Amino acid sequence: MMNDSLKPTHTVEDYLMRMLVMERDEGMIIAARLAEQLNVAPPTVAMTLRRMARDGYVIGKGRKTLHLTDRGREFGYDVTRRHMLVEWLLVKVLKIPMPLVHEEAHALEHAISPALEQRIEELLGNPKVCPHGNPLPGCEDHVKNWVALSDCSIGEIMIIRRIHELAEDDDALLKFLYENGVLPGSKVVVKEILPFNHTASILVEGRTVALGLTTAKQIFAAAP
Amino acid sequence: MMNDSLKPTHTVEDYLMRMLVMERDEGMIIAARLAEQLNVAPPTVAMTLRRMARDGYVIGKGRKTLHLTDRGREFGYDVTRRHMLVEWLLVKVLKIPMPLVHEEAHALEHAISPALEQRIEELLGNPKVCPHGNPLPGCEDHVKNWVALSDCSIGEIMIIRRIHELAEDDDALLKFLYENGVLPGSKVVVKEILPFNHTASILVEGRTVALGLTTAKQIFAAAP
DNA sequence: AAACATTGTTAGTATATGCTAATAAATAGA
DNA sequence: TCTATTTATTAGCATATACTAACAATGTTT
Repeated sequence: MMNDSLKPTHTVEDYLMRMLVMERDEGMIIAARLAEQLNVAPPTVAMTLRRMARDGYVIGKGRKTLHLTDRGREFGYDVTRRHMLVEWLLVKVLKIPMPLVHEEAHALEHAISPALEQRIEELLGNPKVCPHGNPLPGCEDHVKNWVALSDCSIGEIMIIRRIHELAEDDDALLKFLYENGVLPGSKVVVKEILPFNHTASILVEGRTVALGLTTAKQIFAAAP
Repeated sequence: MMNDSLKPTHTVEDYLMRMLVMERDEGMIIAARLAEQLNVAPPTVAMTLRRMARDGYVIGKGRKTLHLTDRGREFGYDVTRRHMLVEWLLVKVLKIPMPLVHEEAHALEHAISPALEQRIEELLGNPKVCPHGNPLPGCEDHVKNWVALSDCSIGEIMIIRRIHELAEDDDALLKFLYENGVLPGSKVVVKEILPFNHTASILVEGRTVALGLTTAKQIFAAAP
């Protein structure tokens, strides 16, 4: 029962997207992490992974051996690209406020046909990153020299470039960042980093904003 | 187990849309028709209708007594509006070819949030009809004086105004109409109607196009 | 009214997706 | 190394959505 030719379901598309990010950043895929990020119970993940293995999206089981197949990666790239293109469409054409964009795109990404994807791409050019600065599949190099705020030199003027996928998934955080002007393109100065207090303070538009260290690790910047 | 507050599933949204058209045009809802239009087996429809009754979308059973509730109608209007607004977005902004628009919109309509719907509406104004000329919920009056091609006077010059929802669902037909220039806005002359042959011939852009009578009944026109 | 056609329902199954509770296996820390 | 934490799997269950085969009910037609 190898569903080799079929398209992944919406659910499987969601799994593939998360797995890609996880593999890219952590070098491995942990089902418990997936459960958290997808808001489902661990046994649900186990079951879905079993189906995904049956259908040739993944191979192996358990943290050390679980990997995407080429087929899985292809489809993962596909949804991710659709997700990011839709985000741009929402930002540029429909002028949806940034904190809503990711969520809305998450619903739409599954309903974009290849023809539509192509038209959106023609309309927007070929961006290398999504509106949050995360790289489109194949453009990972484009972002690799950006530095996490937690690693910035104190006092240096930096331009925010990227808010990591994991932060994107946190609605409240995204709203907070938006309201405080912490968005790709913003000019900021890192004022202090207090590891013992798990905070980093940055100066944005004259105001000081305190970020948790976890957050500071998920926001990347570059010299102007 | 009255799911009163919940949103309808994608499937139920599809049912509601069809039922609205059916109720509007035929005055009643026949499950066998739904099965055909939705491409599912009759028992599937029976089951889904039972759930829809449980959840307060419909009331009664069997051709004569099955009706949408106010709640069902509201949600039906909602998806229909979303569907039609998305169609306009695809036509106007993304320049998707007409024969593809309906299908694409059918996938997207379920993923449009109220916020997004509102932005699309702002971008497009408040159309009274979809790109195929079918009325948005509440705008039925706008189309009521248009005449089916099958009822037009022979020789009269008419402007195509509307391709009925039922025709929209037939991909091959839609493509045929598109390729022959039979679209809202086209200038046509009805040349002959041959009831015994179940055909109607019209003149479009200098070429004669033969339409089946069923088709001619689903295409509406108005004097220039 | 009997016969045929249309329509609807039961019964039995299947699949994808989710859950909880309990258990097992693996990793990490003392 | 042994325990504690983290991670993964079984088992049992639920729901929405689909199917086929068989049957029942309702309409229509002659």
